[in-house]
Amino acid sequence: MSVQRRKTERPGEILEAAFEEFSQKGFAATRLDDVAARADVTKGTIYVYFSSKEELFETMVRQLMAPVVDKTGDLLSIEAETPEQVIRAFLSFVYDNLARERRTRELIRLLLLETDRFPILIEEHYETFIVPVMGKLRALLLELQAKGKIRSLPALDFPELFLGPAMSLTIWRLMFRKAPEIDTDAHMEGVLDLFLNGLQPSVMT
Amino acid sequence: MSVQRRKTERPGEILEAAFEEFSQKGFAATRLDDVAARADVTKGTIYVYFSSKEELFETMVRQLMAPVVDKTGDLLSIEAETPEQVIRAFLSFVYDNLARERRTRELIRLLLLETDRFPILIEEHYETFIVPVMGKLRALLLELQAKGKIRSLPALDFPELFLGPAMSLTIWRLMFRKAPEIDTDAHMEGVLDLFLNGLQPSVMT
Amino acid sequence: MSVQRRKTERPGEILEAAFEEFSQKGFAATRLDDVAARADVTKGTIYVYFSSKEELFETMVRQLMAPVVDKTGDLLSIEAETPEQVIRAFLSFVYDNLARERRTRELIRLLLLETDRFPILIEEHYETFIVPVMGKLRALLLELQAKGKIRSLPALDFPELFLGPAMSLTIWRLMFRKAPEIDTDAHMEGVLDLFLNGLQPSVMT
Amino acid sequence: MSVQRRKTERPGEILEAAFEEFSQKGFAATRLDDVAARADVTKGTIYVYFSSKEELFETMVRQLMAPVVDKTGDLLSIEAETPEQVIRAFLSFVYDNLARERRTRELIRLLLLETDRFPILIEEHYETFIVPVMGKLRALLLELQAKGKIRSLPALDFPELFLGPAMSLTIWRLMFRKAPEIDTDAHMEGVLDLFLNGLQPSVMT
DNA sequence: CATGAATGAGTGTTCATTCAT
DNA sequence: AATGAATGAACACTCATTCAT
Repeated sequence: MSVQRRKTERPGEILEAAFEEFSQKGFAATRLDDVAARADVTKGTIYVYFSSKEELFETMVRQLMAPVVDKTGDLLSIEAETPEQVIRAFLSFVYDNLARERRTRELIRLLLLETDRFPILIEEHYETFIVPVMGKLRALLLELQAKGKIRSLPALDFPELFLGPAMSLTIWRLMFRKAPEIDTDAHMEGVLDLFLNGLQPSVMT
Repeated sequence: MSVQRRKTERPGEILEAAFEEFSQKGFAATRLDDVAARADVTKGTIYVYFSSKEELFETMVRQLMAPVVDKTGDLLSIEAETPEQVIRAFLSFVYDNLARERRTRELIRLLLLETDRFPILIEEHYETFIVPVMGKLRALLLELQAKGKIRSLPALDFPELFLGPAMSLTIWRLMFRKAPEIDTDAHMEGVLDLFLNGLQPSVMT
Repeated sequence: MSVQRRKTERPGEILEAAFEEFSQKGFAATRLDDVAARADVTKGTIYVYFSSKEELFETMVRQLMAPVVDKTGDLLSIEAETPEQVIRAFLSFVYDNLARERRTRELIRLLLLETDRFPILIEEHYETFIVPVMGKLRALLLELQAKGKIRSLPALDFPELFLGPAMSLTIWRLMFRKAPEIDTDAHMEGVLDLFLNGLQPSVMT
Repeated sequence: MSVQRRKTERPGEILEAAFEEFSQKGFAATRLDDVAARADVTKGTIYVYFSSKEELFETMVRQLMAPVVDKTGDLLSIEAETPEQVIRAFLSFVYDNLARERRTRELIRLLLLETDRFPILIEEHYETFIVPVMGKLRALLLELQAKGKIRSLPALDFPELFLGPAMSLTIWRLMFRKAPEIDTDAHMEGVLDLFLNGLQPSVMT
């Protein structure tokens, strides 16, 4: 039975191995030999499940993308109560999925890297994920503004700006592996505070 | 004479071609044949000036890095007058060099991509550029805070946070080439405003 | 079944082809394409069995060396009866393995040629083959001398001198391919006679 | 003047450098860059004096061969007095030129190595040097035999046999560089004694 | 399904040779 | 004569892909 189970799990094991290899070396520099070795199968076996290196890559990306995309439902159903609620919800989502999750982080790098080779993957992601999420954020902010709960400010035209710090932290971690660690929660709280209040000295004073 | 001049310019032409090819395809997928063809020389000529593909890559990165690093001098001599001056100076620097400059933008991608293959390049960059710039920004913010010109806020512990939006915009542009264009100046002004004032409704109220 | 058998024989066929090519052209001038063509496989196949041109060469040398080294056992168990028996045994060995065997002959040339590139091969050969064989010959000659069966002569200090003619004949054949053929048996008998009796006119006279 | 002289000496310096490089690495593995560097000229300069790598090699071989060939005159004018005189004269010649002279020794190796690439060099050498010298030796031995000064022995049919030990010693030194040194004079005297008297026990019998 | 031997197109690198200066 | 930049044909080695078992 365990052998039977293994057989069923083969494709998943290969995808898992593919992720590790691809994210370490990029598409071109990854050898299917290494993927096979890591998945504990032979190179030929990969071709039983995937028709080419390209297909293996695409399948792996889509598989890793799926859970993140699934979670967007939560985001899209948020209501505009207070600025903090809204901003916190979006920040949490991005920090959780980009900054904290190693896999998503590496996936970002991979996509950034293979922008030219797999433009479809990027476009899909953009349409099915980025556009609706950014649209929702923008709508919420405008609603808050209409309610007088936030200023009318130019930044409302650039909703992806609010995700900048998390994205930036992700890139930071990808590049400077030996830089001092940054506490993700503290970073997020700092961003939240900055976004809500800016740098200005306490008005009361 | 024109031939003579060409000779002197060869290495530069090769580096230029190398940048275009490497940034389009990444290190591993770039063929020296293509670099040579783009530089209008033969493959052998590359080896007259560079001892290997690796060395060509490193030399190219360092050459593109140099002007950016050179400009840091200006940043490091800034004095802490008003919050706006300080934040604007740093934002301008990052927007100019990362978001606006295609070459630096592509360079970032390349480094992100080849993090494992050329760790030294990253470390060098980190030590000679990131650490001093971030240190200076933090010092300025603390000074402003000491002078009562800004709040004491948690974000002061994460100076690189202030560069996040520009970095994020850069990544955005690298990934989503077909997304609607974003006006760089307006983006920067929006960020400046957000950082200085936050989302809170007009203080007047 | 025949295909199956071929698979098993592949490495041997490649080694055989490698010997022919290497011995004709030397290490540097031999192209793996030619080795592959001669073995009726593609270049890639060579790398299935050997990790580099160097390893292919070394393996081939060791494989050809092995049978010769194996035969030394016979030599090392000889007893010192008469001078003729002893000298004949050693001469036979060297003539059989060096002068008569084309493969060993070419191997000698190859090693002579690649002395600098593969010093280990030479050293191994020297330690495991030359030293014991020469030691044995010297011991036998000294024993014969002690028994009064041969003179006490300076040549006893240079046992490898007794192999000189066979070695020399080998070199001769390697170099002067178009020189008149020399009858190996007659040559050996001539040497035996010379070594046993010298040039001196019959003492009886 | 010294510069002028240098110019005149250029070809000789290049040939000298060529010998060192060729003899160390063989024809195929020698790079003209290295020859040029050793001769302290640039690669282009080699082509001022030699039209190709092949021609450089051939010229170098012939130049090194010349002095040896010149000396054969002495040998060819010897008269058949005593066996010792004859054998000693020939042994001395071979020991001096092969065993003792590093350059001739290396030359032998080079020719052995490039037998296929430069068959003409070998043939020339064979015709102009080997044939007459061996012919002379054979004639002298036959004359001595006719005079009853040596036995009628089969070895007379293989005159090159008498050069075997020196040739063998040369090969020995080429191959086993780390083997204990052998005293050339003692070796030659041992050979002379062996050839003249054989192994037979003192004439007491 | 799984294997792994075999393939062959492709790529980085070398190096003899040329030639404008 | 001498240079050295430039060439381009070769060559060792790699690796995605195939396929008989």
